[in-house]
Amino acid sequence: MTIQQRPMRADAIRNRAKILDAARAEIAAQGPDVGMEVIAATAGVAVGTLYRHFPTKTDLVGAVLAEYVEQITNEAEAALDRARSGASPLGVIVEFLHEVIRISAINEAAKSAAPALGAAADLDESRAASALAELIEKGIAAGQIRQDLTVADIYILISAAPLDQEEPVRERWAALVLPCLTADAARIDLDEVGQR
Amino acid sequence: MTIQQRPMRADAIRNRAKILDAARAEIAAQGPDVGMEVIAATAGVAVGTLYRHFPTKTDLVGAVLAEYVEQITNEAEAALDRARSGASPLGVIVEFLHEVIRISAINEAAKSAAPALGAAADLDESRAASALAELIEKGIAAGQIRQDLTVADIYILISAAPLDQEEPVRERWAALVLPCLTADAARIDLDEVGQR
Amino acid sequence: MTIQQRPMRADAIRNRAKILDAARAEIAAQGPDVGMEVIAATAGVAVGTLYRHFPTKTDLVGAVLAEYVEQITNEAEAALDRARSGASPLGVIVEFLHEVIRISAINEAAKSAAPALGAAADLDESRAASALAELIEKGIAAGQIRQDLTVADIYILISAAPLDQEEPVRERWAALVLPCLTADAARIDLDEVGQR
Amino acid sequence: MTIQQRPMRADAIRNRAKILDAARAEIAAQGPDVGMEVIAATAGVAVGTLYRHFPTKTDLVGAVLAEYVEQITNEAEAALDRARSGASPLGVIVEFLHEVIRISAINEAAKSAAPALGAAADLDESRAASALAELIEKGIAAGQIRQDLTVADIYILISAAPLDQEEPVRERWAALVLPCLTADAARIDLDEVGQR
DNA sequence: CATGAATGAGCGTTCATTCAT
DNA sequence: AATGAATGAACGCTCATTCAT
Repeated sequence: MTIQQRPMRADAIRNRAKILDAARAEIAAQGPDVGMEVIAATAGVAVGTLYRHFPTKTDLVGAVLAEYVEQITNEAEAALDRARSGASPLGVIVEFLHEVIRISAINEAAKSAAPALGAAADLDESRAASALAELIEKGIAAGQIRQDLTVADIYILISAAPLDQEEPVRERWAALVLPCLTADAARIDLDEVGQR
Repeated sequence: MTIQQRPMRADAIRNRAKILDAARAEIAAQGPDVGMEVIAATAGVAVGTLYRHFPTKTDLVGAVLAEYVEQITNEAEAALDRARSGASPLGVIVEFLHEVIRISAINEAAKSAAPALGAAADLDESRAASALAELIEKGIAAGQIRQDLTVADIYILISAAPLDQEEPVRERWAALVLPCLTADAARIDLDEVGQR
Repeated sequence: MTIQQRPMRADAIRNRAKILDAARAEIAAQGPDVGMEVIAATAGVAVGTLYRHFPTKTDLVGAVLAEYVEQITNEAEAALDRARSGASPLGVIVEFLHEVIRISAINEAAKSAAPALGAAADLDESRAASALAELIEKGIAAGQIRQDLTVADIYILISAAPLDQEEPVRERWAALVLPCLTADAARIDLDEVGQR
Repeated sequence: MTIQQRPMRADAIRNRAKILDAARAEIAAQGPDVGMEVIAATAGVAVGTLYRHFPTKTDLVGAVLAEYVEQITNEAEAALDRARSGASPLGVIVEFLHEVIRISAINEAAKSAAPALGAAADLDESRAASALAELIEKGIAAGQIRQDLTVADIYILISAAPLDQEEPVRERWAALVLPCLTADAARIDLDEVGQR
């Protein structure tokens, strides 16, 4: 991902990083409609430089998203490593989801911009998916995680987290929703409870 | 919100309705960046007329959102009525949330447009809030709903529903998340489960 | 060509004309790469107005060209009328070509811009073509015009006139080239002359 | 024009040639608006190198034009040589013009780009002019060429050739126009023919 | 009042040219 | 020298909003 055909010049690498930082920050701050000039100015470069690195706005947003996907993937793999080292699968998954929410909040704007621009943040088929699959398997084996839970479910929950909200709201959301992942939660029957 | 200072002329009322319909439809279909001219054309009026009714785009989106809030409110009050008539509070709340997800999906585009435009869909302080408060109270009294559940929690869940996803995804989300509202869910302790 | 679905507003008609005038003048003066803003400024309107009348630069150049084609067509038909009224076909054709050169010089820049922009100035199939065909026929019948002359030949000569040159140059060109249309010219054999 | 103050380094000469080749090819293929980067890429050098040899685009186009002028000049002098060796002056001039049309067609794009860029392809005062002058003189002396023909006339015809057209069109143009150079053509009086 | 033409700031993008490496 | 990254003015075009008809 960071490997180039020919090694980039040091200043070009620096500029690329500055641009990505600026894009992430400005898109998060002002929404996906920030002008390219604004991003360039924030990065301290001229528009032309921005366009040399990212030929279209879609490419730029895509790159921000790719970084985000990369982070999630890293978190997933780190979580799997911890589980393999003996940590509780459920605990690890919960930690992972907390971390994902934290990371995602920052990228919220980029994520919402993506569809409109045709850029896609596909986690599927990725390393993240296989790490999560193994994590879930371990959790089910340990009797902690509900047996019907899938990687897709995790994605549903992530994509539905209230990322645009303040931290306390996100915490409360996690407190309400995360127990749903457990084997215990699977035993709750809404209809039956409704009769009581 | 729909009350005017002076009674509007019949055709003006009709135009306002046509414009709102067009706005809802076009924003849902094409996203929040549809041009005002497109909305006007769909409504069968000229831009000038559109601007007479809604001085800025923000106002128009705000009105679409207000309609949506109105719908939610109606659903909440209808739900409360059913509960007052003896229906299970939990069942009624679950039905309400399903209905809200259905309605919200349609308005998803408008909702996502709102922040960028400075329009807000505030449910707080509304009739919806008091209806929901009473519903939750009844559910807690019946031992069905977790005791710490608040109206704010309901708003958190609604605002975090995966509205931009296909129906089956929304169903799965509901199946995972709604049990979290129950008193049984409140008894799940993630840390404790993690030790097992 | 100037007929609209609904009658345009008086000021819109005036603006359209001002824009076409400005476009013709600026393209002629500065070449086809004049900015749209420059043309708009010359016309005394804002760019938006220009774009309301001509959605793309291609359309604008196309319209300038269409005017030009219209003028040529009118000249051709006027020439035919004179010939039908008894004027010498050759004389009429020569006058027509002189007039065309005069008109074309003004539109030279637009013509050269056209291909690059994908706009086409097609004279073929037009009223001009049939008028010219009849003119040539009359000239041949009168023994004035070379028997193998076609409408295509006229177009070749027109498209090859040194329009970007000063008036005296264009006059000299006409003096050199126009005799070639005559029956007498057809009798000149370059090879035979070369032997003398 | 190709002479340098100090002898260029061998690779510099090679680069200059590669750049000119690329410029000629790209301008012919894509029109005069090809980017400098494209030309540089085609030449296999970086833009910086291109700019070392040709400080502005105008200079580059001017150089392409100069090459073209050089070719024409060579043709003119070769033609004169043939006439001096006893070939028919008219035949030689006709051949020369055919050759010029062939060469010019290739450089058409460069030529049309020139005015917009302020580069000029001046044939006047050149060796070509004196060669042509002598050729015309010989032709007049032989009674083949019209007595009032000047070098300027040749330039007018060249500059008015339909170079942007397909080969058959150019052939037909030559067939129509070249006889005009003859002494016989000078005897055609349009007015008189018009009376017949 | 409705209409729709006019406005003009702003956008994404390009490209001749400069300059650090 | 050669390289290619950086510059930034300019371009074609859009669209929320205003205003003459």
